[in-house]
Amino acid sequence: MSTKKPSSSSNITIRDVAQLAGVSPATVSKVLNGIPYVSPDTHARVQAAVEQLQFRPNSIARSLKMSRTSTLGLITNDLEGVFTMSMMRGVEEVAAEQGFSVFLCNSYGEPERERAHLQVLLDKQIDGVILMNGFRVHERGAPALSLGNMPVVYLFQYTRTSGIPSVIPDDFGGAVTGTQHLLDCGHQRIGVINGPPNYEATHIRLAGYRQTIEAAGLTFDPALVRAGKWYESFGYALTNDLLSQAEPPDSLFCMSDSLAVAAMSVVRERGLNIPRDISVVGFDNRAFAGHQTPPLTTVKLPLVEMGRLAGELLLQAIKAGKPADEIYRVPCELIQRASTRLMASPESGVN
Amino acid sequence: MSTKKPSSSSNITIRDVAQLAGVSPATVSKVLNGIPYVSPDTHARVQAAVEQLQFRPNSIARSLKMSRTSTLGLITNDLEGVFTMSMMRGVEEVAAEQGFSVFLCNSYGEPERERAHLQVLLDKQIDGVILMNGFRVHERGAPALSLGNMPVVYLFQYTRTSGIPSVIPDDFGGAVTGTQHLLDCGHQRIGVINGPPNYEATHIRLAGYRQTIEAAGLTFDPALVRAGKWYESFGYALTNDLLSQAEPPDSLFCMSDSLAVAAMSVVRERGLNIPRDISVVGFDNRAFAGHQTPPLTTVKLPLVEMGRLAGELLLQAIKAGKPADEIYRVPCELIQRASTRLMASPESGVN
DNA sequence: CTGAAAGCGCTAACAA
DNA sequence: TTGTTAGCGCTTTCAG
Repeated sequence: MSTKKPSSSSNITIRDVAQLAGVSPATVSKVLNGIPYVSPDTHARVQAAVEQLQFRPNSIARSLKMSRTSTLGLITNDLEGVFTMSMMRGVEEVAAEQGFSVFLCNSYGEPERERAHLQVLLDKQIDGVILMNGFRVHERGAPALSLGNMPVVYLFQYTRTSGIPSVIPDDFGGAVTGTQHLLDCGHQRIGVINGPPNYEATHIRLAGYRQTIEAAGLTFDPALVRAGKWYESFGYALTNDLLSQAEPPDSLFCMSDSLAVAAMSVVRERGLNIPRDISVVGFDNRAFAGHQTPPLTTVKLPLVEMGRLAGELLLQAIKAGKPADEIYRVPCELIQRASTRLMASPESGVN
Repeated sequence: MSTKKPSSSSNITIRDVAQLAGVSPATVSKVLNGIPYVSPDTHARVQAAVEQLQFRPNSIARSLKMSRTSTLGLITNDLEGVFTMSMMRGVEEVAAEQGFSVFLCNSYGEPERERAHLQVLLDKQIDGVILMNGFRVHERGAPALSLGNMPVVYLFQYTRTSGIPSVIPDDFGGAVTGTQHLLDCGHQRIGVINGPPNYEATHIRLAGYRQTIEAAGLTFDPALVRAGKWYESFGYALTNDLLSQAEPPDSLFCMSDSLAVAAMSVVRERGLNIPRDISVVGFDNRAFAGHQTPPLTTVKLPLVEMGRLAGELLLQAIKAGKPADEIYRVPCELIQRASTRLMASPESGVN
């Protein structure tokens, strides 16, 4: 009894092609791999044979010989994280473009699982691996398993000590962009609804906000800032609180779209119009941002782009040697919708 | 010049182990694969050598020999679909449990890309593949490429003609559950906010609703039903319209959580209390459902479970031969939260 | 320009 | 119980 299951891919090998074309297997291999010094004539005969037999080279055999698998690993700590999918899409996209497949692994944030997955991936001879955080930019140490000289890239997390290239969003720049936009709209008292203190983004975005308003000659006023958690249910109280003070803000920069949705709802309940009476800017550019009434202006987290960059860095490392082990900060673009209104510039405005 | 890049996994082979243990490679292979008839003594020596050398078998070589890769393919038409992640998690979970890795591929719904991915996966000798729809249960035809006898499972999509096992949610049963719950709460006029007609779920869920109220002796009233699209922005007008009629419904069954969120907001704006004045039930059990005020009672789409089942069916087919090519409908459970209130049963109630 | 030969690391008869 | 042998399907010197 043969234990070999009938492979679904046809069982024709390079020898069959060689035989049909009347050449040696070595020659077939050469035309398959585009190695020069093959006469046009043989080249054509081989190609015809390949065609006729519908031959597909067995990439396992090739991998065994070459020690390359054209395969990447992608390990995430949270497969259901809010930001996971888009980054994954970016990674998958570049990988597919360059003929690579990607293994998907979920570590649930447990080092032991990360180790186990890395071990399997190492056994399967993948060419490189991306370690991705699904919901929070964070500094972390080395991979849970020593990877020898296999290329690694960190995504949505970073390290300063392990010599691993890292791709993260430019939260600071994003906050600057959002704040500047509100400033450009003519606002002077920009309120902030922020996330929890155990997220780096919370602090970095606030810093970006602060620097921008100060650069505009305004004074940073802690009374305009509230912080809680990222999701909607926290936005209601925070916004109500912020708007209840004597000198309420004239605009709101919410550091997540979920918070912005809550904020808009509170603003509406108070009988104010967005953007006439008050502008609202979000952060993230989640799918629902464009479906709000009015559609939410927001600072976009460049997730797909980040995934792509991580993939590109990894492939580059695989093909050409280690890329600079820097921290790559991808810019966050402002997505302008209807929850803010650009005022006429002073020069062109009505006097 | 060697083109062989220094493999990150150590280069020790089964021969090194054999040598150190003073046995033949074949013997090492036997203990590695748990084949009996190896003396306890040699077994121990081999294991010691494996340990000492930190030996890890090269799974590429093993795959070449055995024509099995312990690898699955997962192709989705929408990597960023709302339901994609959870199903993926289920698949990844069972795969990892059984020592399989999964290749992730995005076809963007284009047959040409599906074909290309399948081709690559076939070349890489995967053991089986799951074709998953990321956002909509739909009937579809055969895979874009003939897969020979490689096992396939459809997930969140199905076929009646291609002999492929399919896993989908029991939308009908879910609608029955949700409706029955509202009935149990004592409601008599259950309004429905539904999705667009080009989704099968729209019709199936409505049918489930209808059958349930009719089974309870009530008459199906089209005036209680509204339909638009799945997402929030459509929920406002639909709900307002529904509540504005002469005899408004006493409860709302929204066929998506997004619609339910909109409905709740409208209800609140009209000064009604949930659940005192009106109950609201959603569908899907999205992450945000539990964060609403009040937390939303909803019918859960069993996405992780479906992913797991699809994975299990596939692995079973790989290991033991094709499973019955049926359509597996996974039940939708009611997640009871605070937007509905179970009334005391008639018997035990105050007279 | 082409082919013969060796071997990637492993498993599976078959013999001993 | 163990070892010898013969490949899996491919690539790559190296000789012709």
